[in-house]
Amino acid sequence: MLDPKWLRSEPETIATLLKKKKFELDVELLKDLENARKRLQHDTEALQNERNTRSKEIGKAKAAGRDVSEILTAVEGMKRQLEHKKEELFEIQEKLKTYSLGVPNVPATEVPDGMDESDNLQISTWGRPRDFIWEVKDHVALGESLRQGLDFASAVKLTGSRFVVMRGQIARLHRALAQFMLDTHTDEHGYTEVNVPYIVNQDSLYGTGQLPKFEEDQFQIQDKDRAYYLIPTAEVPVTNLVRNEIIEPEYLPLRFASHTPCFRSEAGSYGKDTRGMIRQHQFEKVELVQIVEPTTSADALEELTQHAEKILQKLDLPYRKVLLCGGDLGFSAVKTYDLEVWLPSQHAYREISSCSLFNDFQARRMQARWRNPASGKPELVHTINGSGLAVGRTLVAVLENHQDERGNIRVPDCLRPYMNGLEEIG
RNA sequence: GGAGGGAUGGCAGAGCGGUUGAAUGCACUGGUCUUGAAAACCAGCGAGGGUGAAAGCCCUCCGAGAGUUCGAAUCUCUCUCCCUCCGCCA
Repeated sequence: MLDPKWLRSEPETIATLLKKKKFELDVELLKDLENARKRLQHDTEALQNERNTRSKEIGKAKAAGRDVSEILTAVEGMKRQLEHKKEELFEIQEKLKTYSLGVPNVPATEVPDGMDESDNLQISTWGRPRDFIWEVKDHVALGESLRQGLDFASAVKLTGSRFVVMRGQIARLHRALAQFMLDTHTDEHGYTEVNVPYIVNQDSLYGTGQLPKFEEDQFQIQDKDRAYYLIPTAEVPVTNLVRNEIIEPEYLPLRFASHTPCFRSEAGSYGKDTRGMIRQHQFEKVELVQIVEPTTSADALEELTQHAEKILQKLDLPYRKVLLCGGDLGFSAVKTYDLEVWLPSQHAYREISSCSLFNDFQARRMQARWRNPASGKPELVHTINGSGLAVGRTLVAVLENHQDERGNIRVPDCLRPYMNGLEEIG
């Protein structure tokens, strides 16, 4: 959520800024609602003040043993009037809130203009795609050719499309990847490992911005009296750890790394990436989350992105870093770097990590604050998160990039300790 | 699943339906005292919102949500969470 004070004082400025994100801010509606709100709130509070004063008078008069019937009749009429005003005010406030919750965060100034991913700005590349002198196999061919490997058919039987069963050394490689990522971030990058619920309530999803706008992307648990959801990313439970908290400055920055499954309905992506495990309803991810003081957040995004890059480098996977353009930027984000890994079978870079800065947008929704020593007051923190990395897609990248002519897979050095020293899968 | 008990400020813990946003203690901050510290004493010390240049003023909040009332931390209802005992279970 944007700062309501800012939204009400400079709606035109914000409207201009949001054009970069292809969002049309309804300035007129906002102004009308705001005017009504101001008037109603003033009236309501004045009325409440008067009622409070009168009620206290009654108390005093009774204590003094005086007759109160006269004041009583005077105050009685106010009750109905107050109720009416309150209702009106509540209605307007709900409208304002509903609208505000649907307004995206404003992009950073350095975010490039553009409509979609084709307008994203390449920042850097790392590594060089191998020159394959034979016809490369994609991860599906590689995984299915193994006696114990990727098994999509079984997953369809068990559940449906967009799921996978992994067996044998592939399952182990997948586990190794997650372990390796988690160990690197905790041992080398200073993150604290957290293990969190994979099911969250609505408040948590409102806090990080998935609700109310992206309800259809979530898996909701069927339960007659509980509105629970499967997490679409660890960002939700991990970031919400600080919801409704006031954090003392000595605890900042908070750095969390969490390995969880992620569940996404993928509504609206029919026919997209239907082959293989690029786009699944369930996948695993190691997520990095930082809760920081506002002045340090821009640097923290750079650092966090480098932490994610480190994983790709250790795995010897060629990738590039892009800065998302306004049109491709997510609802809550101010700025996002995507890391895209090279997939030889597609002869293209594909997203494997997304690292975003939210400034106080999520913090405001969550009421996540820190005590600023300069003011002594609670102020909103800034939040940052990024994949470090998506485990399923990393598996795909390892299989495809480290294959040999016979369809065997070289195990990257950094994973061997997790694989009992195994050098090759095949 | 069954039977009880509870939820108040950073923590502990009072609170008759009427100047209670809330006693008291601890913690914390500032001051006095002291060579310095401790102790003692004095003072301050919750959050959200509105308005205002600011000081200030006003509204709301005692787990959440409804209700009764001129007036609710205090009364009623619903829900959530926590604790104890029994049962079941990884």
